[in-house]
Formats: sequence, structure tokens, C-alpha cells
Amino acid sequence: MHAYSISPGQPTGDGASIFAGRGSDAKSIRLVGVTRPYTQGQEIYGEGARADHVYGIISGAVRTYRVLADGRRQIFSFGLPGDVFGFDTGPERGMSVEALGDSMLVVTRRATLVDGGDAALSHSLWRLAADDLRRSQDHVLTLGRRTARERVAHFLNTLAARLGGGPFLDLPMSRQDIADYLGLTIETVSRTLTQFQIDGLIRLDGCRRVALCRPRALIAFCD
Amino acid sequence: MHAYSISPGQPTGDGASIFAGRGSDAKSIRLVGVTRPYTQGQEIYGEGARADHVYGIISGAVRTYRVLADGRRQIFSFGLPGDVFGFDTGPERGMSVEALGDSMLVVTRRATLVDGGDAALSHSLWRLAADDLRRSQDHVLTLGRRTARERVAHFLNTLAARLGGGPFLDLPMSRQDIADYLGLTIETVSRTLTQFQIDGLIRLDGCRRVALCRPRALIAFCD
DNA sequence: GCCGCGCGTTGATCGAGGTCAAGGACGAGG
DNA sequence: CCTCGTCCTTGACCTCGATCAACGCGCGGC
Repeated sequence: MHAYSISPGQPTGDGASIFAGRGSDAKSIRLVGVTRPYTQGQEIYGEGARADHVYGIISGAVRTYRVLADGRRQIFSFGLPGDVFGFDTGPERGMSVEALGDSMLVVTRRATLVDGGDAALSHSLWRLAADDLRRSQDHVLTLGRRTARERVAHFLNTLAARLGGGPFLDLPMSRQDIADYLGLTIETVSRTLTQFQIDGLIRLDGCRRVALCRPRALIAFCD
Repeated sequence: MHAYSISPGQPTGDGASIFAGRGSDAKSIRLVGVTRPYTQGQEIYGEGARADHVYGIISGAVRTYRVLADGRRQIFSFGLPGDVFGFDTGPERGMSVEALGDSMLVVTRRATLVDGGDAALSHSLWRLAADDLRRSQDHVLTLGRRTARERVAHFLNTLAARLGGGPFLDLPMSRQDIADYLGLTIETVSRTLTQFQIDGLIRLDGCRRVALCRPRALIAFCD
């Protein structure tokens, strides 16, 4: 699905590799750099750090987030295999990124991509940012005007669409992550999922695996 | 502040005009097109419409928004003089835009800007989208993790910074618009402003004019 | 001046979701 | 196998903001 290939270099270190971003269309960004493994929960970069690399996800997943002074955390997005991130416009990171589980990323220098003056590349960068903007606006709509049930239903649908259609949806993130993404508490997320199961909309098989029994009914919550 | 100039053409029709977007730096977009007046509440374009023009705000203000099937509305942003909007990547509008009050916009064809293959322009487009993304993420943080008081305080601060520093802040939008932007109800917005006045943080002079008496205290709500 | 209407404010009550607290499930390590 | 620790679930209760309702204010038309 996501077109990428890793050269037969060393997986643990600085083997050269190739990565192409979302989908196979001409608008995707092609990253060429080294692969690097990250362990569960490891920080990839923090808010305020110098923004000198960009990343592509080969396997695993990441969360991007900011925290308020009193510790409240808001997750902005979950990065999945095929996604690229780290294209800040300024010299400093505007948010933090951590690996959700053990993950393999491809890392390359930002300067060569962003400051190259390549028209096609700039155009791709624009489309990438515009896609992110669109997703962020969906997120705003969800947080501003949807109930807890609608938020969780929308989240499951969107994630299922992104992860592709096996019979099961394997969540790469914890309940706390979902809560911090949806602007809810962990208890509300848990209760809502339980209620969906009682209503026959989903089936939970362990806490990380979800079967969407009635996707139509779930989608009906979304608009 | 916002560098733009209107040629001495006809204000009501198709007089040629020049417009440069946010700030005076080299990254802004320069729009050359016709000026066009819009009346209070008039739709500039609707979600799903063909995206074939881009706009710059000369005077007045706009709201961008989407509505759910049951009528719940979420406002994504308020456009103020100097702002540009309408740079969708796809062929269709992803949201609707309306004039908040009587407004003068400059309108130009999208194709010439977006499909031109100009590297500098593509780069500007990227920065513009990235700025919007940053603002949208601030919005996500506000809606996901801030209380009503924090939302309103943050809103007043941000708007005051954007409108520049007179002693008064003249709100171009109604209470309902503020509510739909902040994910609250009109009653909660009204009550919160009243409470801010009681606390001596602001002074309301009519419902559209606000004096920020203790901006420090107001900013303290924001992080 | 007077009326009507749109918008804003205020009050009373309700409820969705948060908070606090107590178990339960499950994997890692001994 | 047992223990420990982490994450998840469930229950009881509370609170913030929504809802429902009444009223006020300001402005335009007559």
C-alpha cells in the first residue's frame, strides 16, 4: 500500500534508505536518509528543539502533542506507517513527537528538502501541509461540536480507514492517548467503548483489538 | 501594518487592484485582481463549491466554518484585513466562508497562482498553509483542553494582538460567532464576559467594544 | 414617539462528562 | 506459579457548561 523500500543496510544504524510518503501519487514526498529505531515512548523531538530533520514512518506509530503548563496534554495527530512529519517552517519545533510503540523511522536533513528552491518539492510540501490542515480542521470540528460518543465513533472509523480493512482494528495507542486526542478523559473513552460493545456496534478483543461489527451505524454518528 | 494598496479604480466593480498578504515580509502572497464588496452575512463561497478564486481581505472580516447535518456549526477562523484565504488544494471548497460585516475583498483566479509552477510562490503557499495549520492546532488545544474562561480569555488576547493595539478591541463578530468558534454556547460566552467585567479584567462598552483592563491577568489564563 | 425585532443578558435547572476511588486483567520477571 | 506493576474498567458522585425560559436593550420603520 504505502510505497517504500529499505536498502539492505543495517537496521540499527546509519544504513541508507529510501522512503516515499503517503500513497503512490506524484505529490508524495520522497525521503532518502538513514533508518533509525525508536523504542516505546521514546521522544523523537520536543517542542522548542531545533527543527533540523524530517521523518518518515516505516513501521510503528507516533503521537504529536503539546502540554499546557499544568500538565494537560493535547494530542494533535497519530502518525502511521507511510506518514511523514517534521516539516516545521520555523527554526524550532512547534510540538513534541513520541513513538507509540517500538517504531522504525527514516530520518533525513530538513535543509536539503525545505530550502532547496525546488518548485515541485515546494508544491508537495504545500499539499502535505494542506492535508494536515484539513485533518486539523476535522479535529477542531470534532472537539468543538461533537459528543463523546460521536468523537469515539469518528475516531474508530477514521483509524480503520487509515489502517486498511482487516476484520480487526489494532489500536497502536493507549486509552490515555485516545482520551488526549479526543479531548476526553480515559474513563469516558473506556465507558464509551464498553457502551458501543453493549450496543453491538463493536467487539473488544483485549483492549487493543476492536472489531467494527456495524460500521454503518458507527459512521452514522459522524455527520 | 498590513501592506496593501488599492489602485484608484472603481470600488464597486472590476477595478484592478493589488494586495499583499500578511505582514510585509518576502513570504507573503501578492494578489492582483478585482475588488469586490460583500454585505453583512453574505456568502463568499460554500462548502463543495468549485474552488476557482482566492481572496484577500481589504476591509471588514469573514468567518470560515462547516455545519453538521443537524445544524451544529463550527467556525474555524476569522479572517481580518490583510488575511488571504481560498487556497484549497482540491477542486472543491472544504468549508464555507461568509462576510461578518460589510467587507471589501480582492478576488483573483486561483489557477494562475496555484498551478503556475513558480518555486517562490509554491514556497509562500506552503508557509501560508503551515501558518494556518499552526493556528488550527492552537484551536485544537483550546477546544480539547481549556475551560470556558480560558477559551474566552485566549480569544480576546489573540484577537487584540491581531487587530493591533488601540485601547479598545472592536469585535467584528457576534456572540453566536464567538460561541461557534470556541465550542461553547452563546449564553456561556455572555456569562463569561460578564464575569470578566465583574472581576475587573475587561470593560464592556456596548456589546461589540471591549477594553482589556488587565491584559496580564487575561494572558495568565492562556498557558 | 412608539412598536417590533434581533441580539444580548440573566436566571433556574439539567445532564454529559469529569473526578475520585476501588477493583480487574494481563504481561513481565523472579 | 506467584507477585508486582501498569493499564483498563466500573461505580458513585459532582461540576461545568448546556438547556430552557424570561427579560432587556438598541435600533430601524412608521
